Amino acid sequence: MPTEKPTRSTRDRILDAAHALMRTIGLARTTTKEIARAAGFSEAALYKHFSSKEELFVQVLEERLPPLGPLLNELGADPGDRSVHANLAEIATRAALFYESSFPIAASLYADPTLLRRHHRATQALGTGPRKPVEALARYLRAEREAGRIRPGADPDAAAALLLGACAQRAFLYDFQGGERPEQPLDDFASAVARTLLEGVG
Amino acid sequence: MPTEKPTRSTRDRILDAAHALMRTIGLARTTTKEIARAAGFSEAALYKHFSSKEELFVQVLEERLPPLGPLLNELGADPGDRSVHANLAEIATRAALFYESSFPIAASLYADPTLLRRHHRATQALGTGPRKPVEALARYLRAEREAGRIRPGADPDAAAALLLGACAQRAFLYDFQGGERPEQPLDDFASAVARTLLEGVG
DNA sequence: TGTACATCAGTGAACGCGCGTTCACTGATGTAC
DNA sequence: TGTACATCAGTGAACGCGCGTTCACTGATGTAC
Repeated sequence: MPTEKPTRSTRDRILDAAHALMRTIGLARTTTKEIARAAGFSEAALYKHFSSKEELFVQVLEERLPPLGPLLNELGADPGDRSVHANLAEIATRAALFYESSFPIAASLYADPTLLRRHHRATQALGTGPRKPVEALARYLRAEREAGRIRPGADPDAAAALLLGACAQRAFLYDFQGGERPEQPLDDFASAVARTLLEGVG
Repeated sequence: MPTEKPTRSTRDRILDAAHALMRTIGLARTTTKEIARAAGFSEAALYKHFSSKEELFVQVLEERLPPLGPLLNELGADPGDRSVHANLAEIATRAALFYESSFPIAASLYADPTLLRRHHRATQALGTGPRKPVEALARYLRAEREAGRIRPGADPDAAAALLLGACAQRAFLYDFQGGERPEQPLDDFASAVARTLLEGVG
């Protein structure tokens, strides 16, 4: 019988603690001392698993930020039998939740361009990155267009930029005002932007 | 004759230096020593004009971030005689440029929630903030709807969220990839999203 | 089973450094008479 | 105009603190025979 792993590894606990702190007190105040305290280890323990604090941060970004790719790839591959509006509203809902959970950390990288660039390179190497959701949604829309469920003249890239941009901006504004809930419920928001994107305003 | 001011004041030069550093090396690496060096004064001089480094940052945010309100308020007040598409494309262009110039700094605030909250309160007191552009654009769209230039059933709030969200996300993605120019020229982007928003994809 | 040794995750305490901040000061400018 | 003093922007040098990091170590676990 192979060795069981009944408890999370030290490494995992350190990553979890760092991730939680980055979300709550922010990148700037997430010190090695705080991470160690939250994880229940000594500061020295961090250096058994990561060569530096920056390396630890990079690993948090790589291993703890939620993956959106899979979700949207599904939709891109299979238009399904629901209405386009229902599909778009669901995409908007999921995207908004995704951005809400990853935005504060992603945004905080702009405080340290060195770290931002390292993360950018790492995501590139992994074939992911913030552009992927937009590309996946554009792919889905192209499939719908070929299936004749949206206008032949529709621009999938512009539409994808609009829909996901609205979701990302919602997350930005939501976090900006210190976590006060937005007045508009998420489902209403998702349905409204999906409908407006479909029908147009003109 | 009142005293001339042939050169920028020390205070202004400090704010300019801090602003430039925040844009280039990032909030995290913008230290009092670097600000003083860039401004051409001693570190002690900073404390003649600002009570602390955090206070200095808050003032940079209040006095150096570009104002978008005026621009959009104009459009909100006067629909003008150009086509709705031309108006929306111009708004998108200006908004994209605005976000490009302010996004890196705004985003970096997420690294320090204390600073973010202070800035949020300050903008609220000033009656500005990142929500204003969206509100102004929604107002403009309402005016166009009353003028009969867009559909009676159109949703101005959703449309505003879509258009400005796309512009903000473009800035985010642009900066994320370390300043590599986006493949799509700004004018093309602005025209495409304006058109898609007007015509819809359905 | 017992003994001797190797390995290795994790620690307590210390390290040097760079940070934000303060202090006593200088020297230029203004003001009173 | 000259002298004495006040004001005030800006400085050089130092301060203490908290940071990231390292070090010699401990004690538990595994392995050889």
